Amino acid sequence: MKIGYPCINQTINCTANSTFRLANYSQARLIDTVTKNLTCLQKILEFNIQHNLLFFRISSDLIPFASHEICDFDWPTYFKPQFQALGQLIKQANIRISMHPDQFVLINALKPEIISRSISELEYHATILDLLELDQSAKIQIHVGGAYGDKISAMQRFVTNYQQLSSKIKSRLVIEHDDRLFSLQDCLAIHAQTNIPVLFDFLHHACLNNQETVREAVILASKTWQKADGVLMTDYSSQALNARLGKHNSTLDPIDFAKILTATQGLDFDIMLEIKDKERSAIEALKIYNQF
DNA sequence: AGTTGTCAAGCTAGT
DNA sequence: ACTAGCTTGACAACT
Repeated sequence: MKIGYPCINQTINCTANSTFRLANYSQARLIDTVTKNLTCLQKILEFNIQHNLLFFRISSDLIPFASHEICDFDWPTYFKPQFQALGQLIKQANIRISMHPDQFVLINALKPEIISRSISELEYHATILDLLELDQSAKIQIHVGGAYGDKISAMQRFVTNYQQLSSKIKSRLVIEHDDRLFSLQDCLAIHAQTNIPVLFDFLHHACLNNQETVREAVILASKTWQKADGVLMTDYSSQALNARLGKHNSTLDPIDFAKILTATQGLDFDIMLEIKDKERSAIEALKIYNQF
């Protein structure tokens, strides 16, 4: 099991998700920002290797405005050497990589322009993983999307639109069930029609489920991952106390985490700690895991 | 130097 | 009808 955290490291003073305002866009600004981001990404990865955190989510902001029409700069060619070097580092240390485009990526949208913008954004994410020369186990996770008042149609639209995606995207795309709309079972139904792997989220499952136990759910999700996809990816957070259902905790709850480990003992998966204090909780989680 | 409104993009649920 | 929340974090204009 590999343990990791998403996008941001709070220990080292370096971020790989610097951006700027669209109004200030220029090629020089883009090159400057991306150079900084790639340098910091390397430092973060080196930190992770030192601490044996071998699962990492790369920020979608690595290349600001990459999928926006304003960007006509051939950044993949320009930064190819840097990406290759980073890819080497990742592969040598055997780090698992994921990316998570934000809520604007909806391949089941009703408006064609939202779908086409979403595809551009997915293309951008896939390009990063391709430039790193990572195999098909490096994934891009999205949710099923909106329900638009008709869940069944929304799921069907996902299936139809998914089938039209390029293999560059399809080979990396996975779906994650969410905490109020599309359950694990909904995602499994989509998997049955598309073969898309299903990423498992412990907190979402606690919020919305069909009475499977955690262990049963992890096994079901695992089966959607083929050998080339790598082992199941999971997201983990615990419920914040006295907050809205689904709200992430600000620091690791060691008791809850140990409970999850007990429930899933003997199963193989990678786990991403979606917790506010990032690498601190990931390091803590690794300690608990090593005592198991 | 510190504070704070705002940022490319969308949907849902609660008010 | 409006807006907080979603991985919210970071930019940039203003004190």
